Amino acid sequence: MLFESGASSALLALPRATHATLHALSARLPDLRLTTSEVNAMANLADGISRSVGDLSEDTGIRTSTLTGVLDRLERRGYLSRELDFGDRRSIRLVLTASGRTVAARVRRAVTELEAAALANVPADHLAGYHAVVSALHRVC
Amino acid sequence: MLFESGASSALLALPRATHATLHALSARLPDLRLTTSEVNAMANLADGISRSVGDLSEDTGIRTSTLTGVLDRLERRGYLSRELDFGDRRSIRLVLTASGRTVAARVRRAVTELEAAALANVPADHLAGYHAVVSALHRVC
DNA sequence: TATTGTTATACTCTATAACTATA
DNA sequence: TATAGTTATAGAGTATAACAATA
Repeated sequence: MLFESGASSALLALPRATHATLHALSARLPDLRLTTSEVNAMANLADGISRSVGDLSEDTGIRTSTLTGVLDRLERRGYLSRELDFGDRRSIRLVLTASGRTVAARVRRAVTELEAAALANVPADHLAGYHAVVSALHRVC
Repeated sequence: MLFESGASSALLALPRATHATLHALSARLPDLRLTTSEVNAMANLADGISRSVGDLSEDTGIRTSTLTGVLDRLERRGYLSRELDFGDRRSIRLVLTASGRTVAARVRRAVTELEAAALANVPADHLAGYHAVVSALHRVC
């Protein structure tokens, strides 16, 4: 039994686009020398809201055991600090430093610019459909 | 300057959903013991159309230097063969074997089932919007 | 007992560039 | 001179399970 081309699968379109976009972002900020995972983490942290490792894992799709290494590098560069969570002392709060906020803002701006360029001629209802489908795919997993 | 939450970015939603869906697929087929990249490759090869390494790289978003290793493992398992392309002898054609077709069909069926479950209550125009946005994001990179 | 985050191991993926063969 | 695919290396990401501290 054969199946139709992968190109038409909503699910298989995800990794294609993910690889391309994260790579493009990393390449747009060559002086920052961030890997795709570091770009992903910084872009999500850019909202300035402190969060736990588990929360960032859900935001980024990066496993916590992988995040440990990613966060180690970002911390070593002085972009973030791990602070105690006094509400739950098993947990920690990830907080951007001043230079981390600067870097995160650049990353986030690159994300915004890339999106704006890509979606310039895409109508709003298409974007709404997009978010509905991505959420649905994510939710079922 | 702070940015809105990553949750609302079309671009940042991609890696989140990609990790979740590929991982769910791999976990749904535990006896196959395929990595997410192997799942990605097999799902794309499942249409039975032979293609070059470069083509599969574009289909999957996996770099050709990474694909070499992925294809080595799939070939070693007897799922595919590398055949000469007589039209361009620098290139090769990736062709599924009989057992490779069986495995690819299972992978593709899992993809289809997951998609069907996720998108059961998603209207067709949302799906059209989704494909338009994913393509636009991919194209700009 | 369950959860948060880290550690450990072995394996897989990535970036980059060099390399072979062919075009 | 350019392209298809492989190789090589070092570093980054993954699965998995064990672990300490806390809940």
